[in-house]
Amino acid sequence: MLALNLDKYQPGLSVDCVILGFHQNELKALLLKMKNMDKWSLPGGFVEKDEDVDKAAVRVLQERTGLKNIFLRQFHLFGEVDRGDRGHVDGLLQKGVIGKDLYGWFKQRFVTVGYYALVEYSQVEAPQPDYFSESCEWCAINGLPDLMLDHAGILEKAHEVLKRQLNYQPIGLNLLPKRFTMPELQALYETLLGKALDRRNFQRKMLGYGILIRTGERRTGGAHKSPWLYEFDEEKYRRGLAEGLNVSW
Amino acid sequence: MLALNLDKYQPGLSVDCVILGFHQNELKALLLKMKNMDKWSLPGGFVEKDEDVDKAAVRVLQERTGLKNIFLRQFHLFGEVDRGDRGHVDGLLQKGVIGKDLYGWFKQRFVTVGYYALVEYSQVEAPQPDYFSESCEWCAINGLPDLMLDHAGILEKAHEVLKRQLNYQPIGLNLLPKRFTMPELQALYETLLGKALDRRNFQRKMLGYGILIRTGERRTGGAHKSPWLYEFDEEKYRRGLAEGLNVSW
DNA sequence: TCTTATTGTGTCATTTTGACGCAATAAAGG
DNA sequence: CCTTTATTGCGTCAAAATGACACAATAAGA
Repeated sequence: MLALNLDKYQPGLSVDCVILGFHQNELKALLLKMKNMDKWSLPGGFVEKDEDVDKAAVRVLQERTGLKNIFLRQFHLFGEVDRGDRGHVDGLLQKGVIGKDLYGWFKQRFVTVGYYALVEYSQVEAPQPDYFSESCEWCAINGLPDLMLDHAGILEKAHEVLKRQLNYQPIGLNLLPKRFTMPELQALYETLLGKALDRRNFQRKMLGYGILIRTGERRTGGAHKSPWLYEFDEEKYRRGLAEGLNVSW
Repeated sequence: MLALNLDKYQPGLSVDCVILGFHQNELKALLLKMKNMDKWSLPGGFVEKDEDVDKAAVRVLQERTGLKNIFLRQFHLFGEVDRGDRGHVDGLLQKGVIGKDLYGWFKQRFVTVGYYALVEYSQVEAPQPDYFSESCEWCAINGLPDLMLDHAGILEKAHEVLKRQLNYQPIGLNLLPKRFTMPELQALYETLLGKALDRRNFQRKMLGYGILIRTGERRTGGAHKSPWLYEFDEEKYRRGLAEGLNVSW
């Protein structure tokens, strides 16, 4: 979205991505700071006329993070007529975020498709702001800045969906480095759930899923006993994703 | 959608409802038969410019079934550029389903929001066809007629989502009559899952959820031992919906 | 009254879960 | 160099949930 040729885009339709990473035992989202404003936004974009909506989300993700082949999933369409602040677009114009030429386009009603992406924090080297923003940064989910429109709600919804999915889907691939320790995986779960888990029962349950492979090596350098390094068994991980993990019938 | 004033609608956006009912131990969907064609479609509609997308789905449901206050849930946005048959709209014109005046509107790219609704079969008294269809009927999920565009895929996706949700959400309210027997509830589960369940273990598990109330009465008139009639404890049912049933953490 | 299919209720072995104990580290401090 | 300390690997045990199945109590029809 560098040069904005509005004719290219499908009117009234946008995508917003909740890009989540895990760093220092915190869940973080990649956010954009609007130019000249104390407002932040989710990375988003418009959908080209000859572009699948899913593809548009992939493109947004690619443009901000430089990453391809990321776990990306549509989770909700936000279709309310009033998605927040009535004076929003006027504010953008006033602050010079958009010019008069874009005013009409932005003023129209938009519905937006929410996607969430799980990415490995360290692989995102230089997050790129877009045309309307001055920076692109990781922000901890606890303690978010002021978000524009209904973006806080979108983020909240993504978090909810993810939390629910923890109960019947594996998570961690694409969010943790290729090799990780059991305590690291547990920390991810605890952060997402917002509560502590018993270390020993957690390990038993995770191993029971059969999606982990214990490498022969340990993570050394830590202050205490060196934990084993694990990898995901991608074949079985994928099957877990497709079929579900705690299927009671 | 009786008089079609296209100015009223948000361009490029539609909703489609997978309206499911349960009758004679079969899962059925309410479908529309297109005028003069051997093609069927999901009940759908356009979104008014000042109407929430969710509200549009409610309206469609209301217009076809006459019912309000139904369990209705958005499950996916179908946003591919090519959602099926390229010659579809030309076919509609040729068969007289739409006039020339509507050709342009229909020819544009649409993304559609999929909703599924669970309704009590017997409460839908006279399903109403819309402007483009000649009848509105219940069709068994196994053995569907030929559906237009990607509607078969939409229906399939709804079924998938529902099946998955059986594992962590209660179901039956709005789909079964107010009072029902355990074998009836089990038949619903078996139909959705497409497999047989042990009668006794099923009952134990359902009762364990604590969302059922056993009324003092039995269903009489059957050929054999009269089963107890149950009702849902709506308070607890709703809590089950919100919090999930098989939450492992 | 007897037959037959269906429902209510319960048993039992197995598996899974929740709540802990204890020994083996690995760095840091004295 | 030996002790301290926090962390990890591995295991135990009772309680709860699950899967497989037995048996008695119907209710209509032969």
